[in-house]
Amino acid sequence: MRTITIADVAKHSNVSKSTVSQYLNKRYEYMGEGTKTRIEEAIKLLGYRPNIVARSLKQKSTTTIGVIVANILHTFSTQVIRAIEDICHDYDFHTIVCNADDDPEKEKKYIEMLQAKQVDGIIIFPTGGNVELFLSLKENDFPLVFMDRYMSEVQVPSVVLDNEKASKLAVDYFVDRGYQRIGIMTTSILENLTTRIKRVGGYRQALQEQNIPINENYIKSLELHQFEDAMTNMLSLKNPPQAILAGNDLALMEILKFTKKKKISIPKDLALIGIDDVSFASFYNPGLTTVAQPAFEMGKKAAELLLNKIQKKEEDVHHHIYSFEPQLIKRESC
Amino acid sequence: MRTITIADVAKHSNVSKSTVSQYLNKRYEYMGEGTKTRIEEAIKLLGYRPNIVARSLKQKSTTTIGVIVANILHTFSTQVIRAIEDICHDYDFHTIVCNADDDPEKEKKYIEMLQAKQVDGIIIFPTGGNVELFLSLKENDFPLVFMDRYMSEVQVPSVVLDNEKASKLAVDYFVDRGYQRIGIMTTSILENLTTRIKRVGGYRQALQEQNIPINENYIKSLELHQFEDAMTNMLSLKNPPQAILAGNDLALMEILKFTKKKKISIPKDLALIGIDDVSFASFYNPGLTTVAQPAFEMGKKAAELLLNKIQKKEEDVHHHIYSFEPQLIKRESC
DNA sequence: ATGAAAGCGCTAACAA
DNA sequence: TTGTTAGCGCTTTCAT
Repeated sequence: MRTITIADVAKHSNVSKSTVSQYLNKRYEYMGEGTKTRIEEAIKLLGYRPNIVARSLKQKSTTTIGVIVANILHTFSTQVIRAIEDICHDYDFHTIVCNADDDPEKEKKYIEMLQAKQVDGIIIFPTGGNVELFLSLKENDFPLVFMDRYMSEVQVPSVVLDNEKASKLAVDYFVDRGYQRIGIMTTSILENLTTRIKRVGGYRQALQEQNIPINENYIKSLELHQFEDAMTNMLSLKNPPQAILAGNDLALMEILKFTKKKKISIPKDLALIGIDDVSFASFYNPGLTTVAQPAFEMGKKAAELLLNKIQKKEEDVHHHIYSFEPQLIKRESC
Repeated sequence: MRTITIADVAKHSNVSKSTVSQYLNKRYEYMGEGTKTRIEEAIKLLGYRPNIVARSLKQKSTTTIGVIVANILHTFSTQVIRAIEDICHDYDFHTIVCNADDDPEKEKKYIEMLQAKQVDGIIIFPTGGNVELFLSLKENDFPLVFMDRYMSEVQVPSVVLDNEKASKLAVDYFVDRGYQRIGIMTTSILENLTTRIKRVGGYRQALQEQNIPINENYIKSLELHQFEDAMTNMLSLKNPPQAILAGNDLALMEILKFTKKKKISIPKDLALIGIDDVSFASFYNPGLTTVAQPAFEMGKKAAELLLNKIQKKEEDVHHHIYSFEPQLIKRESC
């Protein structure tokens, strides 16, 4: 498949390469009608398609952004990705998605790869492990937006859930429904993830405000494969929790596997609320009460912040953290 | 952020650009130790990163492939995407994912965009609507692999499930469990999708082999929003189906929403099997019997076919359809 | 209203 | 063992 270039089109329409280039970039101002149609025809005739790589090299812009998610297995990540892609599509931008697996090394590798590919900016769920790298990106004014988590050491526009409120909504609802012994289970791979910290923090604070003593045995931050043992232990305490807040979708699923296996009835034996609105929440038996994140809105915001920055419309000077409201969706599990 | 080029590195290490290029491409054969370390140091010192765009322009290869899925909402699509990304990662290739929404127009647009971006090949879930385009791609020897569906008009390596067998597994299992009035519900957007045709075909054939008469009222191919009405109708027939095969994950979820809403008990009032192993199958109440597709294997195969073709290792001359085995996973819903 | 020419950052003959 | 040179396909002054 010999590549057809602008030069071929130029030859076929008896104009110079620059004129064709003008045409391609829709600068018709000073262009004769005849030239225009001749170019048009030549393009169709030859089946010419502009080479974006060459254009990118010249223009130093690829109209492509990178998205690095922490863990693609979370529903939330995929929802955010779709929102970002939607917005990018509106702006005629493209997206390269990478999954850092919550590993700072991989994160670094992907950032470098994306830069080598000359992406115009990056939206990232930061692991928190590459402070230096992010500082230098910021230093160089490289367009960057954080999603889901922020890094206090790095002042970059960050789109996050109001995680404290998310926990509070759940705890308050549990208490409303008469539950007092309330636990929380979150997943843990990395220390110092703002998301988890805030969710657990919000949980503690909500309990305090309700004048319920905090029982450290009810607070678990574990790998998924440890959930089964942990739940077995928790539920065999003399005063086992009556209700559990699942910190995210994967935690919720792990809990559901356990309750099914052990024939624990929800909410009779154990009430449940999950953060993240999982696909099956509405038709699970029993229906699952969840705290939904406005994932689409958040992805949209992140994309807009980044694209505006790329197109020099700045505006991100004042704010640094864009916090979104969680929403409690009541169903039978609580 | 002034870009640092190979020329800067060359200057700092007192060699020519080509020598630096040799170094970058690990052609150390004829390179003096001193030169090598000087270049190494200059690179580190300057924080040089090769510009992949420039390299791609020169080499006429972007080490990037495109993946166009029919509908990103299907679990199967996301599983396949992950597999493809995994394999690409091993080969140092990158991936651009597009969602054609089962719309031939969008499909065409994405193919053209990916070609403009100079991807080295495409894996696609074809809508079936762009025969001409695919023929011309094949004509031009552009690396192409079909996934999930094939087009009899276009001889391109195709990775598919043995869809007839998938239905047969389900029907036979229903019959084993004593069900005779068995329905099938699939989603429909496009006509002539090989996947749906084969699933319905396999269902019919399996019934015939079991000497069960085929009732056309039990066979529905509909948009998701029509499922509720269709089910209401079906279940109010004088002889309503006792069991339903859901043609894919979205169909299954629609059915589950309905049964929950109408308090229809599974499997007592209605037995259920779904094609596609949904995340919640194991811990749903009741556990859902499913026919799982080996999504990871299939994605892997597609990626390998494509990458081998790109790297001229051909080998795809004989086979054109790579058919994978579905697997019945038995749980309480049937 | 259109064209000539330089150059984006890199690679690959070919020379030296 | 290393350097010179000519592009890859496009955009963009600056002439004309």
